Amino acid sequence: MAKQADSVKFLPCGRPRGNPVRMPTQKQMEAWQQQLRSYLVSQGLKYTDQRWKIAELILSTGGHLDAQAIVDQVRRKHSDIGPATVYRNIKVLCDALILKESLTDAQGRVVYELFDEQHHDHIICIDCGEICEFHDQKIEQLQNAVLEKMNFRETRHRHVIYAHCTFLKD
Amino acid sequence: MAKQADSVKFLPCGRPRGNPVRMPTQKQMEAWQQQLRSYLVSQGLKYTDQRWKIAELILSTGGHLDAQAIVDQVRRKHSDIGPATVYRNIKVLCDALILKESLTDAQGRVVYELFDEQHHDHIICIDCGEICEFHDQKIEQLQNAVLEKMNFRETRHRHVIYAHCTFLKD
DNA sequence: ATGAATGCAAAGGTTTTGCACCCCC
DNA sequence: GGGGGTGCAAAACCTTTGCATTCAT
Repeated sequence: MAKQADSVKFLPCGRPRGNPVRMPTQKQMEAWQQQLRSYLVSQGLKYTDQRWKIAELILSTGGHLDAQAIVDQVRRKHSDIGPATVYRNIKVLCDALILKESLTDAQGRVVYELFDEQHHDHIICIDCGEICEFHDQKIEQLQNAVLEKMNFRETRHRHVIYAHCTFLKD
Repeated sequence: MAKQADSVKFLPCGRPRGNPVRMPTQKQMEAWQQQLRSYLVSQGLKYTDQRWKIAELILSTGGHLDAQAIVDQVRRKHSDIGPATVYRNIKVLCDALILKESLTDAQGRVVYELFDEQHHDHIICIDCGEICEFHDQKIEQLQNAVLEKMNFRETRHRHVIYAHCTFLKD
């Protein structure tokens, strides 16, 4: 997949390149495709080529894309699919629990990620845009305590830390 | 300030009305005005009536407004000030450390708040929009530990919990 | 066949920009 | 007087919507 020219080991900020983006296996892709089909049938909606192409593209990147990035990538690979279709289908994919809204990046854009993941929070590097995930059970517990004390019932939260990599020697 | 008709005690969701929005004192307003003046001078920028009117309006509400709300409120009180001026000045006020970007609401809009506050995180009620603040030293500590372990240096974070009030009996 | 999906283009909404004029220092 | 500021309108962006057409079932 990655061409030689792409396989630089370090990002400009010094961080080793890449989230280990687990490229989904053929099996996973088929499972998602099946999930989409089932959802569509259950809702009286239709399976179309465009729908799957859009889903496929997002899924194969491992997520962490904003709407604009999705539109751009789709346009690049499938110039015959219009933005309207992409936007309409991002919604469908969210409804189908294949995609979900995740964090908001430093520019205020909503980033989508694969639904099929356990809850986690994010650290986003201000320099290179790298998005790392973390999960801390203690933080979650303390959070719940705060909510209870303040008379709220949580639906979801976004805990995003904007930071700099410290790989650079400065 | 509040008319009789406004002083309903409970919001539609059952939560007692209102953040206790500490209406700033005359003294505080003057301090902010001074701060703005100093900043402007230091940057070779100019103090104008519009600038202060915009600042005054935001400051007197206690913050927690998004750009659109600021534009609307300014238009209502000062119909001669255009949106462009408001947008330009929101930036100036942020640069002057009078205002800062705070949380992102459930609709993805950036909410601004007064800079002059100690760090805190937010719980926002999905039903009534009420924004509550919380601060938990333990959560902050755990967060820092996570960052260190993952080789990041934090600049800021947004910890927003989207929740429902539990004041309603359901 | 029938209702949903698509592509296009137009409309919407928000924020930014260009420019002539104005005003603070 | 000069450079920044303002208002207006136009442009830029992103996203949604209307509609005729195509397509899945």
